[in-house]
Amino acid sequence: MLSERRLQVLRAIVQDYVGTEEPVGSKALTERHNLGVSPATVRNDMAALEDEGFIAQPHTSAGRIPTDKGYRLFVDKLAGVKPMTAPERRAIQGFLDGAVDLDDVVARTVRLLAQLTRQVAVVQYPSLTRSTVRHVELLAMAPARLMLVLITDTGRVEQRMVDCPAPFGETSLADLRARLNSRVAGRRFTDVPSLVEDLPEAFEAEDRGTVSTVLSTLLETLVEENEERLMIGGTANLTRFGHDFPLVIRPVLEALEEQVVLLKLLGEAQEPGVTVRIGHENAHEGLNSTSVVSVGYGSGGEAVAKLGVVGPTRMDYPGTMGAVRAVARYVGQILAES
Amino acid sequence: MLSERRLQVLRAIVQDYVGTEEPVGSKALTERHNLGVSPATVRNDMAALEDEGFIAQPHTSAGRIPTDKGYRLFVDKLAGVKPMTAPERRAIQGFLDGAVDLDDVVARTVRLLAQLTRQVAVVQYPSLTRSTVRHVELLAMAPARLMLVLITDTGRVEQRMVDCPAPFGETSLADLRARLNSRVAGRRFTDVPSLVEDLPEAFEAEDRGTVSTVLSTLLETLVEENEERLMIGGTANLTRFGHDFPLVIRPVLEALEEQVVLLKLLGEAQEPGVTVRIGHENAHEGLNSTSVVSVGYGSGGEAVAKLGVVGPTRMDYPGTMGAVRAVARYVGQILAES
DNA sequence: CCTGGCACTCACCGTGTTCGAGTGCCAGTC
DNA sequence: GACTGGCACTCGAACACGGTGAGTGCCAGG
Repeated sequence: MLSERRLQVLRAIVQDYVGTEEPVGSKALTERHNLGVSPATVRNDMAALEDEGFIAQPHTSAGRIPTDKGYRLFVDKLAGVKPMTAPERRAIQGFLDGAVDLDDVVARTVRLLAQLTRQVAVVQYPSLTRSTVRHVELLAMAPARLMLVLITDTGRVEQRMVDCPAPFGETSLADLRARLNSRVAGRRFTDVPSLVEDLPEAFEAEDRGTVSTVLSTLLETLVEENEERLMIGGTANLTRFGHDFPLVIRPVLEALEEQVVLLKLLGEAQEPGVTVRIGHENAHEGLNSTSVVSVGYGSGGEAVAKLGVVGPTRMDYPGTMGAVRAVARYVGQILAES
Repeated sequence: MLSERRLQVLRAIVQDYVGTEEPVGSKALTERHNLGVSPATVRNDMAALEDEGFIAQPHTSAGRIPTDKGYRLFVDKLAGVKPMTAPERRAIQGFLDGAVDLDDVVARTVRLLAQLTRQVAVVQYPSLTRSTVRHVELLAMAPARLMLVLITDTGRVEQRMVDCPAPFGETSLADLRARLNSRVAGRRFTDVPSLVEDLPEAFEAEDRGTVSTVLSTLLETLVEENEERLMIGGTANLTRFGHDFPLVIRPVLEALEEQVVLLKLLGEAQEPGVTVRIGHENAHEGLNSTSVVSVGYGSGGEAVAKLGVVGPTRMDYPGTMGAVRAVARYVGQILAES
């Protein structure tokens, strides 16, 4: 087990390296932090830390930098979450308060997170999985063509075109609309399939084909939209990544464009509280030199989606975690109000 | 006026520089293109071209590179638009054909353009300005709270919450919904205001406040959504920009996040045909080292939106223009079908 | 267990040198 | 007059070289 002081040394190394972006040596450490011991002692501690794999030297006769394992220990044991100051909290709230609709809430959240953390922000749209159906609307576009509009309690709207096997009368349409809504309005997505199962039976034979088509399109939409959408921002902050540019940021940009990758990434975050994935802990190869800080957010007690930031492993973890947590909290409030 | 051969020299310089990314000298030029003259002659021509401001040398004793003005001449007079090959056209069509809804069309278009040109692609959502209203839907969320859903003929859906000054009955709601649709369905956005002006008068005094509120929200939505949305992709291609990374790509990334900037950029493209803005021709400062190739697209004869790519001034103009034009054409077809 | 001292390593920086691609100019040729 | 070959010149890129200093590991002594 590592002694108390060695942990302090590790903490100091992480803090200094995050600040200066340069390998930190024993002398500089003793000068900037009053550890109460000499550089030589620190050197011994550093050697021990290196044996354990918490730090490494880029080359002989250079200072040490933390490894992924070192950051992990730092995050888990050595640092807390830095709370936002009162002015910061006010700024967050003020910035989010002006949002007019769901898109706007998400857009503002992304910008805010990116600015606050000076990193790349990723915000998932509130999930449909736990959402309920607020309303289903059916519109006749043409005799044998309908538009299906699904509205959720989080304010999200999805639409699909439906090509009917046979023309569908206006009265049948009104009938279907009414029956559909009386069954599914207010219900959870997951409950919908069993609730509409027997609906075609209530209709004349000639309309059943169309009803079935509409229903299967509806179910499809419910499933499909569980592949959630997300918004990203602050990619310009990638330029502050390091010096060895193209090689590092290329795969990151590529990963960021693959929504599937990002969704999986956010999906891995476990409840509750802020989750941090450091460097190689990220499954996706392109993100091996980045850390992902994410957290769930939601309007009520339940989290309906996640948000987070992607940045270099060399990041200010306490501050980032604090910002992410604070933003999630306020977005939750905003969603609850609307 | 420049002689025929000097123009050929300029063309050769542009082509070589685009290919090699390195300043091109007189000797290399005569070797790669059979101009029928010696390097010395080419040198004289180059000196003339430099005097006119079409090419420049990064430093003394280096080859020449084209200036913005040089590219401009190249695009205007020396090169055409390179048409897509048949297989390429088939690939484009195949890729776009699978789209299920408007979002998907736009998303696929972005990916396609980015892949084809190996640059950053920008696609504007079909504009509402020239669109017509397909349907307006009103839903009661709470006694004094409505949701307004607007559906356009391009398949776009927008929703807004409306807080009513007074509770609004179910019958009044149905009445308003019916009257509203009979007036505005199929009409152009721009015509809507005058069409609904006198609508409150048809209602009881107690409901008029709510009706007015709904109407003003509707009009607001129409206007607001003219601030169009867009989608970008292929940012990873920015890494192939040049060697002096961070400085160049930072402002580009920033500009790309400012939708307003991009919309203005696309807006500047004039009909008809492909528009090319080179380097400093772009108003936005961050894009001074990029060129923008854009074109309008639309379902019918009219262009309803624009799309384009952003890349280094050192780009393959004929190829890029060809790809942009071809994609726009096929997207137009897809939109017309749906 | 901590400390001061010491020898060692090695990236970094500035200098100097060479190399060669590319240039401008000029005199000569068709 | 236009083109060409030749020539001197410029200057960035690449490489070699040595000095500097931060940082290290190790060891003997408190």
